[in-house]
Amino acid sequence: MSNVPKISEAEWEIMKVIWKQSPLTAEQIVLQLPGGIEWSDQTVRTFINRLLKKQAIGFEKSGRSYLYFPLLSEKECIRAESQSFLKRVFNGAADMMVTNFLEETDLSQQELDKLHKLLTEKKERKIKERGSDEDQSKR
Amino acid sequence: MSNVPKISEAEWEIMKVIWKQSPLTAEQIVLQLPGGIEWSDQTVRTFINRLLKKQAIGFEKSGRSYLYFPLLSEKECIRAESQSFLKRVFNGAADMMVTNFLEETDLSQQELDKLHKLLTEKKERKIKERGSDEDQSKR
DNA sequence: AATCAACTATTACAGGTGTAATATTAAACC
DNA sequence: GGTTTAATATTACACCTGTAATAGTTGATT
Repeated sequence: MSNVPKISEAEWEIMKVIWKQSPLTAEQIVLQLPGGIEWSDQTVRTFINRLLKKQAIGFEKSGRSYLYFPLLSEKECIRAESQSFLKRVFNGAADMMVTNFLEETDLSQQELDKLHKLLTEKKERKIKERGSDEDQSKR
Repeated sequence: MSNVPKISEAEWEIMKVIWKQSPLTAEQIVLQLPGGIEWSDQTVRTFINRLLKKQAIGFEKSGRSYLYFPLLSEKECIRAESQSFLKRVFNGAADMMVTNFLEETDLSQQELDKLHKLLTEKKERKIKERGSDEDQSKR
């Protein structure tokens, strides 16, 4: 399923811009890059080309320039990257990962609240599932 | 603070072995690698050398061979790698990261429970903090 | 002391990355 | 239609990675 190519750190920045809004010209992409990033136009175009080669994005001609748009969804890229990270660092144990993040990160009360609520929900859904869905073979 | 060098995917596997137990000879490291990995001895030794060059590990002579041990702790490497991942994929928003993981991963009831408990604790500690530590300038 | 065996160190090589400069193409203007 | 101009495409280059092969060293053996 979904064979997502490896997206490098710099390429991720481009993808994030394109996901937020598309299609965009190369120039617009340069302009939309977050403040801290200081790449020359040519550098950005190199990354765009590499993303084209990887088929992470596509384009359509529009007059003199191209309009670029994503071919991979943000969701599937996040998924792939997360899996890779999880495997590399935590041997795939998602709960350890989450535990570690909760311990290491100083989240605000609002954030903690939101997560707490989410977990309560998850837990309840899980119990319901367990109750009504006797059939384990679906997993 | 803690300037952790970039540890590649393959190098992480070596580090994980060394963290679990050290010091180890190169041969022992090869033997301790998890089942799925099929690297030649020389390949492993290359990774070991690169980790030495990066000063992620050190060694002491022991007869004919070296005994390797970590110079970087697992904690700080996990920290660095997590920060990098968080920044690349979630623009640094730890709560979004956790939310995403909770939604995407099918955790067991035990795991959900443990996390729920941890969050409850965190929340309470936070409230206490807020109560006793009026001084915001420390942040 | 010479040799062997086992380690470590050096070298190799192709593909990915960060960071552009230069070349080419094609639209736009005169 | 030729020239300018602005975009894209190609090329560059050093360092990182995965994956080893080969060379060099040194403790052990005879």
